[in-house]
Amino acid sequence: MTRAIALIDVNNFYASCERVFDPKLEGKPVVVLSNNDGCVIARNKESRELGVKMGAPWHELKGLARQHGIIARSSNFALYADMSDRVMTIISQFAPTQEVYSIDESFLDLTGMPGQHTAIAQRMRSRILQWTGLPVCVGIGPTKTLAKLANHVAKKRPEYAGVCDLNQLSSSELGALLASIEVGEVWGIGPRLAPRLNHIGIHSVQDLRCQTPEYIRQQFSVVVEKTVRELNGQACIELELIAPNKQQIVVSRSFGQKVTDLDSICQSLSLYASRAAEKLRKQKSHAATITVFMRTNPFNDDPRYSAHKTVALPAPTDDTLQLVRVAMWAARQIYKPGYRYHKSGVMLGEIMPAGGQQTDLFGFQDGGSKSAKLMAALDQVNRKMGKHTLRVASQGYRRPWAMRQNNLSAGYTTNWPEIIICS
DNA sequence: TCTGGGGTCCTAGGACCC
DNA sequence: TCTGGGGTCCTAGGACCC
Repeated sequence: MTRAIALIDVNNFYASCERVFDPKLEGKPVVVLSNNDGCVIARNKESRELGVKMGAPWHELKGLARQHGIIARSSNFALYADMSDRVMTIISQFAPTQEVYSIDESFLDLTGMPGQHTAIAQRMRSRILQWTGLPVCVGIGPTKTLAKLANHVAKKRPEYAGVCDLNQLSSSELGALLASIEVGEVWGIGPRLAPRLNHIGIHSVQDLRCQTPEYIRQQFSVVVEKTVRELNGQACIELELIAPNKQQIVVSRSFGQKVTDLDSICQSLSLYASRAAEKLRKQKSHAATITVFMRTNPFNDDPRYSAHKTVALPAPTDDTLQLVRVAMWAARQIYKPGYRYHKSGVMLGEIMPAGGQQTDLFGFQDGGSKSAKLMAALDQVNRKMGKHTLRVASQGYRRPWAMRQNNLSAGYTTNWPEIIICS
């Protein structure tokens, strides 16, 4: 039996979330900005039509924005994550085998599900729209790569009414459709590979699909070879039903204003190390290394400086206090006065499951059970009372370096005082 | 003045070993 | 004349994704 993998993707996810809670945005051009309100990370249809590009710096768009009344929102990731959970839960009701691929995309295995797949997909669309207010498109194909491509078609071509099932097409119809799509649209073919493919005469998806896997492997890599096989219906990328644990955890931000003093950098790193430790505990892991970095702005004419330091921890840990202490020690090693710093960050590496690993030779219990209890209490309080209720003092209180979010929407679903109550 | 943040996989090349 | 060869591990960098 032909496999039927569906890819469900929310249209303009961040911008759509903003619109759900603020109907005034309906029909107006809307963009969502990155941290520090730096650049555009999401646009709705109206702003796309005005020529706003993904990743465009916001300050360069001020004129266009004034002229056309573009509405900008700071990114509100707590809101988007909550809306994502709701969408994913609804999708999971339609088939037992689901992979949550990203914050706004999910694969679902429809193979063998009774009924017409396009009809199932349409029911899914209307239920998600009715229950969350978010529009989605659905692509269906025998492999993940083809499902992604089908989703692209469903989004771009109105005649498909939001659902494209490649399994319903005859071989010649499929060939004609794929011949009309540029090769760069394929999942896994990015801005570097596309020109190289064009250079050897491969322009459309169909052109790539007709190559032999061996030739493509020899010219490129196994990754592109797998893409060719997937385009031919041979599954090389399996559904991942359980999200694997992260092998690396990064927390980094640009500062809201230029920072020159070590104290501010240490405060920021204390906060980031705390966040990283939380993420680590959430997946029940310990890290054996921590890397700290700081750098100046590479885009302006400021004197440049960029440094990082990796420290091997005496024993793998998930303890906030210990990670913060090491991060701040490392920061003091690499900090140089006289620079205007732009960004700092913390990375945790050599991540392994908690429990079972060796403790350091001299640490014996290394305060292990005491630390575990303290961290559990910390997480519990913050879960119940709000994110930053309990935190280490070295994060500072005033935080002039913190990111700018001048157009932040409310925590409509995640913050009690801001929750909307229908009467 | 103003240009995000967080991930994965693969490959090539060097070090080192026998 | 002729100066081994193969395996493993690690790291940096490149490519991609959202």
